[in-house]
Amino acid sequence: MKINNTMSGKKEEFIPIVPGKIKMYVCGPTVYNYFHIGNARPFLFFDVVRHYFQYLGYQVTYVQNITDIEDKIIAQSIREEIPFQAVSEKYINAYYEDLAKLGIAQADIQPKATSVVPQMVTLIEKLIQNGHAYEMNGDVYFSVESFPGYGKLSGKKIDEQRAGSRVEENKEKKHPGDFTLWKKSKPGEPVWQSPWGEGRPGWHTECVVLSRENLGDTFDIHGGGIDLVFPHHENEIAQAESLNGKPLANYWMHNGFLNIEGEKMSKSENNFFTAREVLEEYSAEAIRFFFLSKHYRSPIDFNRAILEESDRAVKNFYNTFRDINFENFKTESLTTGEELTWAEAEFREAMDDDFNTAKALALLFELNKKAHSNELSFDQKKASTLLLYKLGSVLGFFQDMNAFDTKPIDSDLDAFVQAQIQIRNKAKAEKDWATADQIRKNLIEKGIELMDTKEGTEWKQK
RNA sequence: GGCGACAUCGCCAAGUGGUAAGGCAAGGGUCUGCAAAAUCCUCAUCCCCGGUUCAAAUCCGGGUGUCGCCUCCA
Repeated sequence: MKINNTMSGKKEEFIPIVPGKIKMYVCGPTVYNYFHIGNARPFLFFDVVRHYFQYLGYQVTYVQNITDIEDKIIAQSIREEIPFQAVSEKYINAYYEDLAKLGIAQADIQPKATSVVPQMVTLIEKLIQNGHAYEMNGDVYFSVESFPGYGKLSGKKIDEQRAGSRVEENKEKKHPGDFTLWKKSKPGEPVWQSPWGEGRPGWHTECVVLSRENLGDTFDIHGGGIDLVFPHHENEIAQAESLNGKPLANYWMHNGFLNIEGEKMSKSENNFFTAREVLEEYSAEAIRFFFLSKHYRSPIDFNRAILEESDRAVKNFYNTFRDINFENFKTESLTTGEELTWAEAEFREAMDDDFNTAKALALLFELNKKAHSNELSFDQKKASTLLLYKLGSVLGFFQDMNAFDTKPIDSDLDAFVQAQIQIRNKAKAEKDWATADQIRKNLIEKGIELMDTKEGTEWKQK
């Protein structure tokens, strides 16, 4: 198993700290709004990472924080004129809802930042004692010059940056790169008590506390979006290593950004979509396919055409399940036999190579082809289908086998359509093609499509 | 100014030295009253120029282009 480690910039052989067990931490949402489709990428990808490790037999502990105190949440609470807790609560619930709709399992531990404020205060106190942090008028800053390793993750050297060019110069700071650990509160803001007066913790400290509390001083994998490399993860490392000199995590994984129509997604461009908006138009499986069809570290472009392509691609699998009547043997145990072990081996080979999901998907399509081939026996096709289902499930597909089903939901509508089908079948029997086609046409105008199969006429709503 | 990524068929995309996976779209055949689905077949020499090598999309150098980070950001 090889993983591209941002720390070294290379693919490294993955060796867990404790054999058979994996501890991973991924930066979670700041709950001031519904999360957008770009946020969904790490959520979805690291969920696949977790499931793949579990498939390999590892026991995984997955921690993801929830940032429930932060400038944007406060701004939102002022805007909506409600307490900040009400804002965070609302969007935490929305977060869980959207994850579920996307077919993403929750992390094993999902602590809130506000649950560990005293621990953050303690950590900051230690950093002050160690000479790594200093207090100025109620604010506390981390001194980047006190930590020689600062910049080792991102490859940045603090003195080569354009100090103060894009950031407002803060005269309180000893060095322009010093970052806030504790922020003095302004009137009307939520406050916590501290040795430096009333205030609130900075963002970079919560992940240090939450990861170490739940996973120990050093854990296996720390993940997040590539934009977090600097400064967030760099700052986490600075704090953690300044405490005890131990690495915070052994492997740092970062996913590439999602662009919209080639442009960076941003509010000022007004070109971002929330995950729930996208889910109104496209299936969770199509979204999953879209993300997994490209390597996680590459930037990915989001647009309608691609989502529609993804949707059509995923439908192939469901057509296979439908045509072979997968429901009838879904629960049978998989006995791939020798002829299919290569497929699973190649699947693993792809995934073992820094999670090459695009290549893994190609294997799924090869199995799909076999599952549908007219040149193979039913048993051979059945074995391919079972393996397709198994490996697809590792990638998070096929959670809802009815996702592309034709089963009607509305019984009144079904009764109506069934009646139409009856009339049409009668016309067909009498070779009255004009009437039969007219009925098909009428129904299509209502968004209903008829399909004649050997078992009779089925219908689905578009 | 510093750091980094990327450029492969109409579109998406894998491929880090041995002669271009896969998906979507398209074209043709089969099946079907029609349609849908399915099935079979067809469909690229890898941005440009040099170099290394028996051999390069893959390595090196130089261009060109696109993008990201350096500020809250997945």
